[in-house]
Amino acid sequence: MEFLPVEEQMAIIGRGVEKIVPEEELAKKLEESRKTGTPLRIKYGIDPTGIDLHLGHTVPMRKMRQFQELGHQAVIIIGNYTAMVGDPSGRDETRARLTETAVEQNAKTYLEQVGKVIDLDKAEVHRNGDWFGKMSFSDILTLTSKVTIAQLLTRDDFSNRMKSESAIYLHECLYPLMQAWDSVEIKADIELGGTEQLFSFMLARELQRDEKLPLQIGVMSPILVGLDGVRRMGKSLGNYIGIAESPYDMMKMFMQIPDDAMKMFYELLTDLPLGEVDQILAGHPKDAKIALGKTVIEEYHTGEEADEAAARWEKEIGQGALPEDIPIKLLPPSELEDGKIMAVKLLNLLGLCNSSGEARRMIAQGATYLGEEKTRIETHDELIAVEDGLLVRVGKKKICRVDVTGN
RNA sequence: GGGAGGGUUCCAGAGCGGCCAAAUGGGCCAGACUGUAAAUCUGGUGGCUUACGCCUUCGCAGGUUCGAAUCCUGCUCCUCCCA
Repeated sequence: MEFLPVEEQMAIIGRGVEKIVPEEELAKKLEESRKTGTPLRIKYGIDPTGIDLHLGHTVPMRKMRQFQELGHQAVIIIGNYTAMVGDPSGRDETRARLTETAVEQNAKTYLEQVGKVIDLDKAEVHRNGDWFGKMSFSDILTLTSKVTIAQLLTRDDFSNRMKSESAIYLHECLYPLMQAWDSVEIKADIELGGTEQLFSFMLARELQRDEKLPLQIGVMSPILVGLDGVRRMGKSLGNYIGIAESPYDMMKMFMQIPDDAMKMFYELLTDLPLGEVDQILAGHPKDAKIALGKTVIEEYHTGEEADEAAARWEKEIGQGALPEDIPIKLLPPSELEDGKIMAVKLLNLLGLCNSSGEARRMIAQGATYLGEEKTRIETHDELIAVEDGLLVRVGKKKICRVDVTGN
C-alpha cells in the first residue's frame, strides 16, 4: 500500500479541523503507517437515535472519506448500545432512552445515509452491542472503576446540570466510558468527532493504555452552526439541513444561512481549495451562497438537480414567481353565498390558518393576498368572490388554489 | 427514612385573592427594509364570535371565598440537602 508523504496527508487532514490531540503524535502515526504500509484505523461512531442525518453529521464523515482516500481504514461504529444511553454531551437534560428495536431500525436508515459520504464497501462496520451485549456485570464493574466521579463532573455538560440542579442519571455517566471502550475493541488509531468529544477521546487513550494498545489520536472538527448561524446544527433545534432532503428544499435552506456563516460551511462541507473559497466570498454574497448550495447539493444528488434547484430558487424566491407545485384545496360550494365567502372563513376552511383567530390576525397584519396580482385582503369580514382556481396566500410560505367545483 | 424547594401558556421565567389569557426574554409567525438572508424596526403569538362578549387554561382532585394561577387539604411528579 502506497501512502502520500506525511506532510501532504497532514495538510488534507488538517483542513476544517479545530483540534488534533495530541497533534505531534499524528505525524508519527502517519510516518509509521507509511513505513510499514499499514493503513491507520479511523474510528467514527454514530448513535442511531433518530432517522435523519444532517450536514452537521457529515463534517466528521467527510473527514472520514478523506482518510479513506488517503488509503486508511474506515471503521464505523453503530452505537446501538450507546444510543440506548443517550449522549449527554452538550446537553442540559437527559435524553429519552430508546428501545432496542427502534435503535435497530434507525441503524439501517443511518447506514444508507452514511453511504452517501463514506465508501461503505471499504469500511468496517461494527455495532457496539456486539461487545457490550456480552459483558457481564463484573466486566462492567471493571470498566467503571477506571473513572472517578470527579473526572466526570469536570465535564461542562455535567457540571452545568449540577449547577442548575437538574438530574444526572447514573447510566449517562457510562456514556463516555462506553464510547471510549469502543476504541479499545476496534483498536482505533484515530477517532473523528466534534470538539465536544474531547473527554471521551482522552478517556479512550487511558483505556487503551491499560490494555497495552497504541493510543488513539482525536481529530476534532468544529461544530457546524445551523441555519441561524449561531447555535450548533441539531435536530432538536430545528435548524438543520438533512442530507436526505430534496435539492430544492436544501437550496432554500442554504439561502437562509447568514452571510457570515458561509465561510464555515465552505470549509467544512466542501473540498474547494480555501483560496478559491476566499475568492468566491469576495464576490456577491448571494452568488456565493448559491454556489455553496450547489456544491453541497451535488454531493447528495446530481449536478443537474443542483442546477435546477438553484434556478428554481432564483425564479420562485428571487423573483417571486409562483411556486411550481401549488396545492389545490377543496372549498365546499355549500360554504359560498352568491359565490362569496367571508375572508376569515375562507382562510380557515382552506387550512391556511389554524383558527379563525389566526386568520383574523394574519389579515390585520396584511399577510393575506388573493390572486396572481397579490391583492391584499383588507378586513376580516370582507366578502371574497371565489372563483375556481383562485390563488390564496398567507405570508410568504403558505399558498394554495381553491377548487370549488368539487372534483 | 428525615428536611428543603419546586411543578405557570412552545421553552425559560415573573405572577400582590379581584385590574390575569396571565409580566419579561427566547423561539416562532407576519409586516417594513434587502441581494436571499442575517441584523434592525414594528406588530402578533389559547379557542369561539362581524361585533358587545363568551368559553377553556396555570401538575391532579377536592375545599375556603361573591371571586383563586394565587389561600387550605389530599394525591402525584421533579430537584437538592442530610442519612
